[in-house]
Amino acid sequence: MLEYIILGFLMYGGKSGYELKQRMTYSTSYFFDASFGSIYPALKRLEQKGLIVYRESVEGSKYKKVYQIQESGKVVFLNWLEKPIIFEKARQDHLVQIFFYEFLSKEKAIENLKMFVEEVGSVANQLNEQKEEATAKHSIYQFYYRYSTMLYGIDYYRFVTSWCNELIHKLETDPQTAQSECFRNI
Amino acid sequence: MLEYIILGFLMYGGKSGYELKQRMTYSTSYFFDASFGSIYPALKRLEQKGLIVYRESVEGSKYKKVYQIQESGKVVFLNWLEKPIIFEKARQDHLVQIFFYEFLSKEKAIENLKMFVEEVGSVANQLNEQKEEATAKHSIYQFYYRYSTMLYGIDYYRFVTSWCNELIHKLETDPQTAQSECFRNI
DNA sequence: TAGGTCATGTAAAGAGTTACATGATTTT
DNA sequence: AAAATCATGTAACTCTTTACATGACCTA
Repeated sequence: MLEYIILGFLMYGGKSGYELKQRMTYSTSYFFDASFGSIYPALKRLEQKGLIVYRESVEGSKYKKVYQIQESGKVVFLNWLEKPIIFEKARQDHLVQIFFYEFLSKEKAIENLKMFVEEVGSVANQLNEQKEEATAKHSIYQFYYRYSTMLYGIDYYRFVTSWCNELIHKLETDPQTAQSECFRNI
Repeated sequence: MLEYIILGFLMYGGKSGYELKQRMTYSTSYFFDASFGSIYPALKRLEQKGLIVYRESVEGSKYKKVYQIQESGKVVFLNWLEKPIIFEKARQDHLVQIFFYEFLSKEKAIENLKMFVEEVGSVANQLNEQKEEATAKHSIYQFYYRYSTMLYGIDYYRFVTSWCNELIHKLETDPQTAQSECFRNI
């Protein structure tokens, strides 16, 4: 997957490993991210396969390896791109704890859920700012799909937040405890 | 993470590795799943740490290792459970391709998006059926949190579907192509 | 009797992160 | 002068899946 994303970013022009990381952090990190420890070896592999080449750029005393996509790389990338989109059940780590929350006291459950909503909110704000910026800078028609994925991210955060708030609300208003017998017996 | 989930399932009573896998497939696979290849070694580790014990059950000629959670295991589990919920940016693999769809023809893009909506729909149906079943069998108050996470799953699928449909609609009605110059030049 | 399910397990491979190592340049 | 950023890379580790190996039982 990572190799295809790198090829994708290189479709817009030559980039160094460091720049690729920046681009990912900025524009895809809410649905895909990678560390330097995986980006640099991936570039090496792509180069060994002949899908990309690099030229060493020295500006002043700044050294860089700028990678360029080759025709063969474009073919591989476009071939991957047109394949059916597979729906992988994505891990939603936050649900794992909540799934077992009947073993937690209602008060603690509400406390943790509220903290979580805060956290999601701050991550959402970052993306919202990026969206404002993107809307100001570019025509959204020019980067239609990238803009759409950004909206996906924003709406996804909104969805998680409102699901949590609804759960909190129900816990606070419902008299029933939603707490396990098992827990009370400990 | 896996070890905590196993402990969580064992909070409801003794289970074998095989049964744990079944439970996961049935009740958590839309946000967390694991293979036998990770479940069995995890059970071994938990046993070595003394958090669980097993007794060998032989019914007829059916051999089973039934694992039981220990007091120490309960402590470790409840300790983990009350920790703040961390919001990890989850990989949404399907967005990766769509992010680069400006390099695909509009027709192919629409075709793939429609296929994807179908796929999400069929996964959603499975969960919907489970929800119906669960609602009929249990009091939703008894398993409040588990019921809520199920609703999360269903609504998440609905969210993905409607986001896709909106994108398809815009592509079909908008005259602007949303296709990269770069692509047209190839 | 063949295929499906029940049941446990291991070995190899894959994909990734974290931590470290290095060194220049830029900002505070 | 110290801290942050730019820039590349490796090694160890973690977590996981896939594929294989084994064997019993059940059903069409």
